[in-house]
Amino acid sequence: MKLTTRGRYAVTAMLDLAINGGKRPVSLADISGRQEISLSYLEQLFAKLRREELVTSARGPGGGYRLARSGAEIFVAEIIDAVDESVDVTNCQGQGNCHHGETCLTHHLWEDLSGQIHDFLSQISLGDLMEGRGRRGKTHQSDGVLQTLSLR
Amino acid sequence: MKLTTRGRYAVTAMLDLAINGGKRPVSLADISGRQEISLSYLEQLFAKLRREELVTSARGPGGGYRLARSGAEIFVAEIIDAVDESVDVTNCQGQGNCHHGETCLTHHLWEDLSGQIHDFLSQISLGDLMEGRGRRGKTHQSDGVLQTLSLR
DNA sequence: CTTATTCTTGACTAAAATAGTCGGGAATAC
DNA sequence: GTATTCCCGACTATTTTAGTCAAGAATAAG
Repeated sequence: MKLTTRGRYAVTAMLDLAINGGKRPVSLADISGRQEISLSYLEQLFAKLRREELVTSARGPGGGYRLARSGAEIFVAEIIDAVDESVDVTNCQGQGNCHHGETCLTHHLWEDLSGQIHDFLSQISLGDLMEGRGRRGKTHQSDGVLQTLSLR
Repeated sequence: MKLTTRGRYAVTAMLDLAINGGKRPVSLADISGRQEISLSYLEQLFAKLRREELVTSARGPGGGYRLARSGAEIFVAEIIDAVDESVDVTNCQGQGNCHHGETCLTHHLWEDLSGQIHDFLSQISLGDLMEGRGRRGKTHQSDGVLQTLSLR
């Protein structure tokens, strides 16, 4: 898992789709106008989102994209994974090039952190974002390191 | 806060320093050899680490770097902040260019996530990493989203 | 059937960030 | 003195990110 601005763009665009997509599909031109993201760049992102079956498309006039599932069933982590195709290879993955174990220590630190972030974002759906809630359910785990996400 | 490979390099190097630095300072050439990070790149990183007072330096033969404090008092978040100088400007920070509120929703999502990651890494010290523990103290918050970090 | 709309695809370019290089210094232990 | 090591700035290469362009295919609507 990788967190870049590309992931941000994708989530923003998907959220726009969730909000503005009712009966009719939403064209990328519309999203581009509202969110000020270049149309061609959106095309690249949506090609990936479609391959991962997060959206469906309809060509022709009045066409555009729809969420493949309801907003409540699409999670932020899925969107980011779809566009960021993280390879995330660290030097010492199974190889013997970590001389004293230090490299492996940090390798696993990042690997684990990355997993934790992934878990976290796997709990936030587009529906949650629309409703202004950060996390769904479980609002009383207040003493964990990650508390309820507040959206201001 | 930004998570890049540069931060990984810095943490790895600092951990090397924590492990191999006893009475004598550790030269960058040594770290470079052990961790396979280019010497000149290490120099750049340590210039920043020194400015942030995470390490102290000694010139001349037998010189090198030492941790400025004990490993138990240096946290991963500090190291990453020192080398990554995150600016992290999103388009809609106070500006009125978010038309329907969507942009701001995601903006705060990232801002908050970033803060949570920061908090998390603020609890992990070099000492913890040396001892193979991911988190210090508090090992029984097992049902939070971020559980005890396991280092394999 | 024609046309405008919209997705689909691939190749290409530009800008930024990351990683690494180089060369010349200054301090200092031996 | 001299070798070692930090110190510093500028420079280069590579990769990633962001954005452009052009051609084409599907299709709704007139």
